[in-house]
Amino acid sequence: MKVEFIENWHSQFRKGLLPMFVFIILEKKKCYGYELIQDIKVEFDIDVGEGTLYPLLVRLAKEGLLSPQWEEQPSGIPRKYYSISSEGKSVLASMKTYAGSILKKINE
Amino acid sequence: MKVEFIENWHSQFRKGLLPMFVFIILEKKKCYGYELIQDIKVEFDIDVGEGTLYPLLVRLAKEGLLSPQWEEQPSGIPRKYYSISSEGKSVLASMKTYAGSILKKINE
DNA sequence: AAAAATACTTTGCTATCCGATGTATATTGT
DNA sequence: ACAATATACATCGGATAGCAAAGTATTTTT
Repeated sequence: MKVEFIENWHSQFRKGLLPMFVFIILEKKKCYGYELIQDIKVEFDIDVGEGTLYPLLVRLAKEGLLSPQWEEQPSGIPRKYYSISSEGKSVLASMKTYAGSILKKINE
Repeated sequence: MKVEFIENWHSQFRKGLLPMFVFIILEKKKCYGYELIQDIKVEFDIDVGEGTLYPLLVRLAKEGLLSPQWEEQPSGIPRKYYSISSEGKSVLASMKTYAGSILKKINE
């Protein structure tokens, strides 16, 4: 039953949703990339590759929507924490409104 | 307020939704491309370019999800009507389920 | 007769996902 | 002790698909 098509569609759908998922999680708490990959899996049941997420975080930071900050660990590899900026918050709000209005129409 | 970013995001978001919009409309009645562009505008308030929709219809037909059929008109240019196949219907059902689950999570 | 609307197609540009590969450190198993 | 795995970040190339623009052709409107 067109499993390939559906899988590809999921990937396309993610393209639009991923930034929103990132914002939603970062609204609750700041995270580092590796952590986000796991959180997205738990919260949204979606497997995001590192080659997808890291460049996305860099893009969002470049846009001023996320604020990155390196943090040395008492033990282990340093982590690059991201928190959502005030501009990121307003973007998220507008995303939620738009996505909500569209997705509602689907269920009508 | 990052209008560019939001607009680009809208486009990315649509990428995932567009096939679903097409299926939803074709579930009610068969349509030709030019008509679909207008219906999508009315139903979902989204402007789809011809360069977006026509290749999409060809792809969906190639996947066996839509059935195309040329129809000569008593007057005017011939139209290529598309109707949703049974396989297309089951794909749409799985899309709706997935999109619905995502919408729920956004609103939590 | 010119312009606009209808109707489909193709081309080039761009964004972004994703698997693979690379770098480096820390922890766990045997 | 040492190999394997986990943690953590980054980059590259191939593939997908939206979108503006340009192309073809017919019909309707001005």
